[in-house]
Amino acid sequence: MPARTTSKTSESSDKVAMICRALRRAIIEQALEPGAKLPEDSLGERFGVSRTIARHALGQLAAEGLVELRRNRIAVVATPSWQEARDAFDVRIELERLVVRQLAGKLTKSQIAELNAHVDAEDRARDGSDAVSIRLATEFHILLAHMTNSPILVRYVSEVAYRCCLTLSLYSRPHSTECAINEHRAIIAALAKGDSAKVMDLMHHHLDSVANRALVAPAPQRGRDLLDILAPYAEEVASNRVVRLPKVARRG
Amino acid sequence: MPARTTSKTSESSDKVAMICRALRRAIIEQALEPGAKLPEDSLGERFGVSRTIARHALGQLAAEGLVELRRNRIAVVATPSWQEARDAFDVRIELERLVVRQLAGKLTKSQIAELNAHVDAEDRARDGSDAVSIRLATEFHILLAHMTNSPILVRYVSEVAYRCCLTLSLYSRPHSTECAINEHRAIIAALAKGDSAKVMDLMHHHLDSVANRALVAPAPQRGRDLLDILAPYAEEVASNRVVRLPKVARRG
DNA sequence: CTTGCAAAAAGTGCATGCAAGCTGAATGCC
DNA sequence: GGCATTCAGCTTGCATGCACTTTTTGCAAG
Repeated sequence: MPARTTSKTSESSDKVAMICRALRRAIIEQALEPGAKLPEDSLGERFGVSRTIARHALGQLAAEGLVELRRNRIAVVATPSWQEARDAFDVRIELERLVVRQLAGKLTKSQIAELNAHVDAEDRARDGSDAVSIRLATEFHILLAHMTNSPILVRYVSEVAYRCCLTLSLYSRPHSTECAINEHRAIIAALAKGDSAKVMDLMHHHLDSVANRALVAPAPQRGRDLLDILAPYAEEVASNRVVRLPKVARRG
Repeated sequence: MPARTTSKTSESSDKVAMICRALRRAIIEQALEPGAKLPEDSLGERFGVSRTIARHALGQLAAEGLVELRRNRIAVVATPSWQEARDAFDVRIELERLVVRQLAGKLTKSQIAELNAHVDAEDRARDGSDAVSIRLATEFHILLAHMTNSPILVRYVSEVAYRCCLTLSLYSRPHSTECAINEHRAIIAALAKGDSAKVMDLMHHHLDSVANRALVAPAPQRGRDLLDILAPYAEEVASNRVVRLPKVARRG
């Protein structure tokens, strides 16, 4: 049994990884909306690193499909087309069916407890901001993927889940978290019971319904101040490591 | 209908993309075996760019799981464990089943002709080096993925196919290309006929048999001179544009 | 008021330089 | 002779600088 390989395949150096994480969270929580500009300098300034690092981070994120990198142009948060969104969900369904197939009946008690705890957290977050709810819902799926002990699966599920999240922020709206939470509970129950076919079906329909809720409603507004948006994320980075930002560089 | 988006999501700048392509090919053709060292300077020197670019390329490749990046250490071609290899094939099977499911009965005549032409090329390459055969076999699957017009699918299938290739060079041996070619033909036929279930099964068993052939035989030798190995690939880059392989990279 | 254009500003593309960390081999000690 | 130690060199980590491209600004003509 291999211990959990912490999938450090990518994201080599600490700083790059940290910026990636911060930006991913900013994107997933819709603090950075699709199309938001991500200039290397501002990023570097905000996170207390040079453009080199910011650039590298953007490269990684681009490889994950979360940001778009056009030559000589400012990087922007990716704006997946409707078709790409649908494709992402299709891929995601297959991948997560694989996840639960591998997991059915093989979870330890403590893992089941961990999953339940996570859904409890989702439940508690229902009153809070949508952003946190969405993030937790996504992280539930990533948590499942982790339990397969398959780094590849973890990476792909994470990526595609993040991209789907991005999609939701584009095409979906108010987001009824309630049923999603119940579906998560049902999945855990079926996993514990070891009913492979059932849990694959549950996961399939769960994701399908999430996807189908995202078929209407064009895009909302966009474009706030990047520096402000990133402030909390930069602070988090600062607490984790070096890098304190003395003052906020305001633009025009 | 979206035109084929050339999946330039990642690989931003020309030079980085070119080095990535070159290295991928070198890896896929087993010119670079798992564990081979990839120092930034040597890469940069060989490809005529600075370390910055080489470094960025290595980052991309690491994100794809083809190379391993350890902090302050020379990057090496990834050496997937047996378990990771199995996981990769599991993921690959699901993804490619999705590919053929989407494609069944939807291919144009010219697409079918393109596929047949590719398999013909595989056939012709049977006498040549193993390296080319393996590359062509892999590219058949990538070609299929392209025809879905789903950038996500293209990216994931490509990645996982490359990784499986890497695996084969580690754990598999002489590689009987013959049956693989026949299986490719069978898949094309089933796709043309539009028999979705059949083609999914064919693909499943095809990949499964490839995977199962890779269960014995420990690793061969390793370690030649990086500069020599990369020579043909660097020349290709120097020619500034895409991609004809002037001569076959020989092994041993 | 709108349109076209030129020049400045902003931003990226890439190379290079310096500091820090790892590797490996020669050296000294037991 | 075997083993720990240290020191030189390679190699990476990262920031900065310069050239080039894109975008915006400013201004004049229609």
